[in-house]
Amino acid sequence: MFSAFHQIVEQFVKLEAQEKRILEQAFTFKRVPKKYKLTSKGEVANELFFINKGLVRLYYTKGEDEITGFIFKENLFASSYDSFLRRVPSLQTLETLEACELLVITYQKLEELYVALPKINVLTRKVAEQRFINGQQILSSFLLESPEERYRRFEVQHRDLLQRVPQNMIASFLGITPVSLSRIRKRMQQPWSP
Amino acid sequence: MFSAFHQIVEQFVKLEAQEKRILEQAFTFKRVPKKYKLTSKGEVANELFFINKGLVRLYYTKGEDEITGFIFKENLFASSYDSFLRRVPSLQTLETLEACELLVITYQKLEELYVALPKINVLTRKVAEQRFINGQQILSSFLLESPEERYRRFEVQHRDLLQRVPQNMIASFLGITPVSLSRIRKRMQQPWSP
DNA sequence: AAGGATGCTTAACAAAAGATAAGAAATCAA
DNA sequence: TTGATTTCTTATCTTTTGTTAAGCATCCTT
Repeated sequence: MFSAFHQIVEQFVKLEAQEKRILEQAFTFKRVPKKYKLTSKGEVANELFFINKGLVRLYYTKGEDEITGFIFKENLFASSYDSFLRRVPSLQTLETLEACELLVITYQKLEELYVALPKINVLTRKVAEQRFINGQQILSSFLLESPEERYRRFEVQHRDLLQRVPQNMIASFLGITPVSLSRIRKRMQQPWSP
Repeated sequence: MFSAFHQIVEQFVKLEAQEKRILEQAFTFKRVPKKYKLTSKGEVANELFFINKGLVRLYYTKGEDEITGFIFKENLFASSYDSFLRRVPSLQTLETLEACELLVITYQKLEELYVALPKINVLTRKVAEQRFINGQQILSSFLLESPEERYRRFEVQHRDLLQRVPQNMIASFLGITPVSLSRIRKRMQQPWSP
């Protein structure tokens, strides 16, 4: 149940068996169905999730529309991180796209963990750095690439998600409308000159 | 020389006078002219900068063009953070827009600091979190807002930079061309119906 | 002060994306 | 299975942005 978790954590910080136990005990295991809201817009995110199995989508709500901000897959830490860290109402919603198996830690438990196991500062620092770097890459793709190029990149980097996530969610993640993505895909199928 | 620095650091972590001295000694003071490259594309960023005075621009190079990724002002930690953290050649260039007064720490000194003063993990974790949250806000503005709306937001959030930064750099930071930004500004001056 | 570079605006045209709507296809649930 | 959603595609029209080029203004350097 914690094997993948420890494997990921190990990349960031080395822990003794004893320390691993303390870490484990701060988390709880949770199974949730598809379309389950882990964090809702307007509420303070009180939990941080490690995804053992399944997919989680982070999205913004703009009027009627849902705009996908990120898709978390297995072995990632998912959260409305801004809300979780700053203790402010979330602008984002976190919702499962598939039935999920999760390891969950509350904000309070994490604070206790910092005291009991200061090494965890290193872990969370590196997780924060990872997420920063990741966000950086996405941001730079908005600055440097066209929607079509962003979609091509998505195809190679997340081929698996193409099968598991509806296209309209991918479209909004790329900053375009579903209609526009459909056109781009068509354009790409026909690589001859006009 | 370190007064603003300590004030900022204090927001993140409380330090004893003794610890502050250790922290100070890890940094060096540096004055650099306008247009000075702090980090160049293709090189591993070896330094992290705290800006006492001046402006620093981070940009990507795409063919002939420079695309602004961020503008750092006083009291911020500036760096090609991705390169600095991962020890890989930078995709970004860090260049002053004005003559600057900086506090500089090298990667190695920082590593030593982690050992000498483990609390610094808390500091850098919080700085990483800050930058993540900041990047998150910028990214969400690309997903949720039009170029015009992004410019309006920039106007209110960084009114000071409008005076200090050329418009073409602001344009690329907003993900549009200088021509397009010029049109948007014109549109905004004339808020009557066509 | 002169000359050159840099930055800003404007115009004209091309290319792409948004909005809306309609229909086909796939998925889901009773 | 059937009926109802949801999802994807396609078409049309509008709006916006990109591209290129030209003209000014401003700033900087010599």
